[in-house]
Amino acid sequence: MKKTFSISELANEFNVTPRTIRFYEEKGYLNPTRDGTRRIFSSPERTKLRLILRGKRLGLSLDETAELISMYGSAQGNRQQLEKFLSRIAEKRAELERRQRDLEVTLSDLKSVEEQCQLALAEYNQNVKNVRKVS
Amino acid sequence: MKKTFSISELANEFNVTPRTIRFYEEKGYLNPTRDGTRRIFSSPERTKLRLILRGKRLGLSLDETAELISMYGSAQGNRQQLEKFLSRIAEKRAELERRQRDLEVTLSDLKSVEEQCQLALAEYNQNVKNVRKVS
DNA sequence: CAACATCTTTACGTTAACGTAAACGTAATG
DNA sequence: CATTACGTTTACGTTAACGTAAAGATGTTG
Repeated sequence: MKKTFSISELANEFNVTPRTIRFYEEKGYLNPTRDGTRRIFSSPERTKLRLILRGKRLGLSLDETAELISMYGSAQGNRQQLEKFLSRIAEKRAELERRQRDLEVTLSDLKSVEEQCQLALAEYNQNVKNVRKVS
Repeated sequence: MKKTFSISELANEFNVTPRTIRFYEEKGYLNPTRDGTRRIFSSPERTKLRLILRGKRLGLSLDETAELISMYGSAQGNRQQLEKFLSRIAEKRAELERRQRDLEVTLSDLKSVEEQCQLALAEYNQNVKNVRKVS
């Protein structure tokens, strides 16, 4: 349970280059503190990076991911703000749920191809058995 | 159940520009036939486009999507080819299943933010009730 | 037959998300 | 104390996935 992290520690942990992390800071998606000139990442900053990379795996743009992350913090404001916020959340949810359905269809397609393949392989093995019986 | 489609028909149906479709052909992801100089898309070609756009929504690159699509057709070859093919399928599956897990985590995070938000809104409404009682 | 509508090719432009390289500080280590 | 490890900034390069614009062919309609 370390308190802080260097750039290369995070780079190693998440399997990205330091350049990537510096790029995220440059664009404002990360805000490490400094020890002199060196970047120091707190646990929350590390978490941000983890969320960014998760978003990336989902195929989200950095901006989209940042919007998501910014939502995680805050359920505050007046009634109007809350309602607007809720509708933005609903949009995001709808989008992500569509992705979910797309993913399921794709995976089920892939699985059926896999089964066809395994059937074909089973036939080969069957032939081997027959050859053995004959010989 | 039309047999063939023009470029703008498909563009309208799938809400992309003709340029996008031409680009996919240029890169070899689509192979429409021609009537003179004009592109003609058969139903299978239209399906290909649909799969490409699904892959895009999943955040896959065109190359990744094309690899997926190429898998759908063929469970043939000799034993070695089948085994190699099966392992490629397994890789793809693992990757997609990871996405699935990432998606679920993200969605559940989002849902909990949504609930917090609705709680906060409920409080506002509660206050309105109290004000009414008093007045 | 003139004016759209729809299509074509060619070619240069654009954005996101980094990669790569140069040139330089600092600190620990053999 | 020289080298090795790790960090910094600056800046130009790269790739994918189209956008945009120009210039022209073809067909159809008032």
